[in-house]
Amino acid sequence: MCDLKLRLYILGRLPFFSGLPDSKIRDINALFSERGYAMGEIIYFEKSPAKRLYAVADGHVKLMRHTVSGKDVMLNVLNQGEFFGSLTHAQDDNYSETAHAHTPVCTLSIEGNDFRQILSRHPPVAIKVMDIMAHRLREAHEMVRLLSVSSIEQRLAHVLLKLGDKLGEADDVGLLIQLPLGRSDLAELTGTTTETASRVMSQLQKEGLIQTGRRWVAITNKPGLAALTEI
Amino acid sequence: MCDLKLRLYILGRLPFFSGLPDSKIRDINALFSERGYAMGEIIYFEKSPAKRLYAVADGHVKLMRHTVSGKDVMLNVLNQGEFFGSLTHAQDDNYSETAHAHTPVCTLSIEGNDFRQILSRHPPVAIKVMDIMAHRLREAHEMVRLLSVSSIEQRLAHVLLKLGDKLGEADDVGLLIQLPLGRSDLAELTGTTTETASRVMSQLQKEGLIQTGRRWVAITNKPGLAALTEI
DNA sequence: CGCGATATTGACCTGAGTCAATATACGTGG
DNA sequence: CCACGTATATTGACTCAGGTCAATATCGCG
Repeated sequence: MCDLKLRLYILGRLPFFSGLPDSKIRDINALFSERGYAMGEIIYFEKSPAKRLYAVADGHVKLMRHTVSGKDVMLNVLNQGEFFGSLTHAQDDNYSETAHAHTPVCTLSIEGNDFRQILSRHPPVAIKVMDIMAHRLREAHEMVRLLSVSSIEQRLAHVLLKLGDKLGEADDVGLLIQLPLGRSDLAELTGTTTETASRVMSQLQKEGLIQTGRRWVAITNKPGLAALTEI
Repeated sequence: MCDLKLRLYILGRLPFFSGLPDSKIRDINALFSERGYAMGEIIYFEKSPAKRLYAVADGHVKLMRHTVSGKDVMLNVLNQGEFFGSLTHAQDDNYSETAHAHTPVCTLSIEGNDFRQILSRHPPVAIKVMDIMAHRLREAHEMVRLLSVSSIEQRLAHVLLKLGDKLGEADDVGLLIQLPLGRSDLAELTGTTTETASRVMSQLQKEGLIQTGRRWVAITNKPGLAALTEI
């Protein structure tokens, strides 16, 4: 599924390895193994023992938390080049979320202990990892604030803008989000129901801020959407 | 406010320095400067340039996010020995939250660059920091899930249990949370209003799960509270 | 003891959840 | 290439948790 060229490309672009010499990356490459997943397949389950660190070589991975009542929450959608899974490997740790192949996915993954060794040997790598975690922590805190104080319309606007920045490509209809994104996905991302997500999306479309259809969304008025998020 | 003995004690117990030899900690100590804050004083503002890493030497610090509408969100309450502020110091970064002295507070703080140097020289320290960040990220994700799917009663139960674990001391009335905690604090922690927080707290008290009064809370039936959080 | 900050309580209102019926896009196979 | 069937999306009517506004009660400090 991924050939050697893609592997080296992906690994070299992983934010924490960027800056390492090619030869090092080749060494590190040997520690990674690759695997493909069909759409909808589960990469790992919440609460199973956290053993590996993954990188998305191709496709999109969503990180979910489940509840017994069946209302799932999507914490993040990851794009090519992003990583997930066990960064920390404090032995007996378990994954705190479920990783789901949202599209067909190819991953590269490394044993937690091996990754720790890399960290010990390359302090700049460790610092990069910290920076990324700090960034993710900020995003999570931002989401906490949003969920605490804003309306669903505001949350949706925020999520769409984030996704637009991350996965948007200019298109004749607007900034098209390159990810199949249904109403239920939007609901899981904003802590609401598919019905409410649908209503609000229709509203946003009526206001000319977005264009949307079956499992796709495009942003047509970014400043307008951004204005909604000002709480 | 903090004498040398306390400083060394606090620094030595900071999770990321634990394990370093005493002599090293003395060196590191020289890089830290101390400062006291009156109750309610602000340690740093959200969006101001993030220059320093802080540790709580004494008192309690709350990390807040503000909104223009005035509805604030409390992201965390920090106890003696916990750290906050700029871990990452990617130069032009700004603080993503406001740090508030919830009680009289004494902090030890270090210049971001100096901390980075320590990280580079001591890989195990960097790995410890990563572990802590991973833990905080989990907590934030857990809060996202709670805010997305649970009732206010469930969120309150969860927050109280967390605080009980972190700051609880056995007492004749129950597990007393060692932190002045008013209804508005609880509201900011759970994304609701003081009125609703008040109603739910009364309810929990009526059910015999907690005891509460003016700015204090004790848990009297921990399993009972825990049962509420199962979503 | 009296005052101000904190907490409670009530009445009312609204955003969003729920349940249910209907409409529409898209992939598939004939 | 079209028609069908299914997954997805929309829309409506109703309900309710929790927000809002406002009045009252209470704690604990000076």
